[in-house]
Amino acid sequence: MAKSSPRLTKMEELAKVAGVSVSTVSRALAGNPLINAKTRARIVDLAAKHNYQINENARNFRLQKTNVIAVVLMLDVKSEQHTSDMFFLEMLGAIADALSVQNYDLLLANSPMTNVLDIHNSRIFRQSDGIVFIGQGNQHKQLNEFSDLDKPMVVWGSNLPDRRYCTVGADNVVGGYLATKHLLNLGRKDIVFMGDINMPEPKQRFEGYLKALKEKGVKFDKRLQIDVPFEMSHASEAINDLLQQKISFDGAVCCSDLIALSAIAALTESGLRVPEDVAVVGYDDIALAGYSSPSLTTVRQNIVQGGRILVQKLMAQINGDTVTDSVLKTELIVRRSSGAW
Amino acid sequence: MAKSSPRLTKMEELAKVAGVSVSTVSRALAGNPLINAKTRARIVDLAAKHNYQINENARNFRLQKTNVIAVVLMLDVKSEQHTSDMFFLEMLGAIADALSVQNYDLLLANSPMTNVLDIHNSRIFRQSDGIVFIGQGNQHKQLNEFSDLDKPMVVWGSNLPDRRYCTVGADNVVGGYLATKHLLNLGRKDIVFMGDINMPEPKQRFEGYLKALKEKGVKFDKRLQIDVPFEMSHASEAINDLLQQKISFDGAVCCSDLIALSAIAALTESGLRVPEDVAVVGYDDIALAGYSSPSLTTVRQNIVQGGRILVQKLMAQINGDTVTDSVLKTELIVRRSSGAW
DNA sequence: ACTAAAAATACAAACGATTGCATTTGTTAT
DNA sequence: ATAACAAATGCAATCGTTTGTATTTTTAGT
Repeated sequence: MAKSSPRLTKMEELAKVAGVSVSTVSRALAGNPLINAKTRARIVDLAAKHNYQINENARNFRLQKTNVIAVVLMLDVKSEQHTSDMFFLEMLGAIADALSVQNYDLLLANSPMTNVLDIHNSRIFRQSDGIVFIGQGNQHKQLNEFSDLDKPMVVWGSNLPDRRYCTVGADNVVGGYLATKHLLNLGRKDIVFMGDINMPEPKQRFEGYLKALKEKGVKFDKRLQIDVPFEMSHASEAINDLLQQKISFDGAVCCSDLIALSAIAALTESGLRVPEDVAVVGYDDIALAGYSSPSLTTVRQNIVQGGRILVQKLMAQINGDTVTDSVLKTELIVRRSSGAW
Repeated sequence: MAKSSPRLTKMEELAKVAGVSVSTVSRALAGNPLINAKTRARIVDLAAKHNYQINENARNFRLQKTNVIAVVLMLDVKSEQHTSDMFFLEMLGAIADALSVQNYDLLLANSPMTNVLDIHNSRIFRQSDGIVFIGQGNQHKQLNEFSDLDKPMVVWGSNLPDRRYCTVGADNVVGGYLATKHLLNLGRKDIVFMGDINMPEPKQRFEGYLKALKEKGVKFDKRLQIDVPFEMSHASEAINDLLQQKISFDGAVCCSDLIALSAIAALTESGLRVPEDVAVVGYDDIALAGYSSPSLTTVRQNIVQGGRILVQKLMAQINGDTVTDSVLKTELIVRRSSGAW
């Protein structure tokens, strides 16, 4: 092992020890074919040996790019609690992983976005090469306008009509369908749908729900659809309401695992057994789902795959390609307890 | 309103319309007192009117700084599941908020860190002005070495002996003490402690647990301390083990809310009532805690305050100040159900 | 009015990389 | 050996700021 030399911080220094010009070093490290293979190898070795690390600041400045992509969590502004926080974190992790493979970093935009268009004048916009929106909130229209700014962007969410931006998302219609059908196959007839159908994703899941009912010839009772906002407390309340009104039901399709868990808690508290009296299906398959008791039957969105595809689509756009939407397969995870067996 | 002029992208252009030199513009925008107040005001107005935004890339390059701080989640590499994911996300949010006030951005380092020292050669290191480590994992020694690199850093965690880095954390001893004392005051005697005391924070909580027992003259039964790794499934298993071994207990202090919830599920499943038969106290006060049923009595760490202080300490270091550790107050949130009343 | 000092502004050199173009070196065919 | 061409390398401008120093303008004191 060579003695650890003082760390080289500039190309100029590396060029000197290599006995070549700065431009040659630059090209060599960039793998530019103009440079003789042997020279390139020598320079690369020297760089490693002297622990030279390129100054990304200078590089980005020169190239007018950032090597950073921003992630905007489209948290619902109204609610303090955030949907399925776990979902966000897992997605964040998946995206960060996919990005690091591409040598990109992740910039987190956290401030609740009243209006997506505000981003235009924020550092999020200027200091990133592209933006990933996680969720659409209720800002479909603003996202459309935003896409006119020609900033590379991609949205995790549902493929709403008339969208002008690229989306990647799970198949919510199928998800709702699978969950509902599962319960129907178990002989349940009065199935509650818990989710705010004013939001894009729950709306599509609800479509799937209706489709499954129709297929089985089960009539839809509209008292069984409940606009649960994403705060979980409301899920318990909603269940209690139903019970109080003596509206009977024997199944529940919930738009997140947290809602499901909250519903289960409320049911159990009222002396009902899950799944004997009421079978419940969740959505997301967050870690908690498998470990809770009763363990939760749920619809899984492949988050890791989702993150990877989001990044891939974004990179394509950054490289000037046009991209198409992507709908991920969605699957039902049947566990023994909550959703019956 | 003036007609929206074409957006100015360089100081040079702004200087031209203002009829001054670039350096004057630079100083004016920076609030440098060398510039006449009237001139400054005029330039600032013009900048706003022409929608001029400074090129941060150029600025950072020139100033040799990034205006970014990196956050490293010290996830346990061994376990797939991550402690209290919610805790991480909430902390992440709190830090991002605190940073955005200072006009800093947050870079997320997600890759599981086998060895913190690897960061030295990563972009995380070079592309940030400072680093926040969330948690210590079991890398206390490496963190100490890392601190010798003189990179501004701050660690959320416990104030371990011989540390050479700045920590901010909740008072884990007090937390464990409060939780235990609460149960003792309710007349419980056989209290399980669920948490891996090989990890820094659970270890300190365990100290508090012992202290509370001692104060009340309750003898510690070491079969009641269980090294629950952070996967929740183990919490259920651990409870079932205890039950099977006929080791009786009437209370449980858990090192995270998720562990607590998992324990409650296992207990309920075994036909035990919570809190009548076994009172349970959690840790963290994640959102789920309040909404679950039975709602969870838990020890709250003030995450928002924690994030703010972490950022504040880091900024101080970046400005060359030396900083001291900070221990946040920790409080017990008593809810009616799980932990008795 | 004139000078000295203070205040305000302009000039120009960095910061560290990339890249079009000029130049040198190497190869091949005559 | 030399022309002609290709391959490899070097030169120098450039990206948009900041800031030490030089210069101009203003102010004040006589």
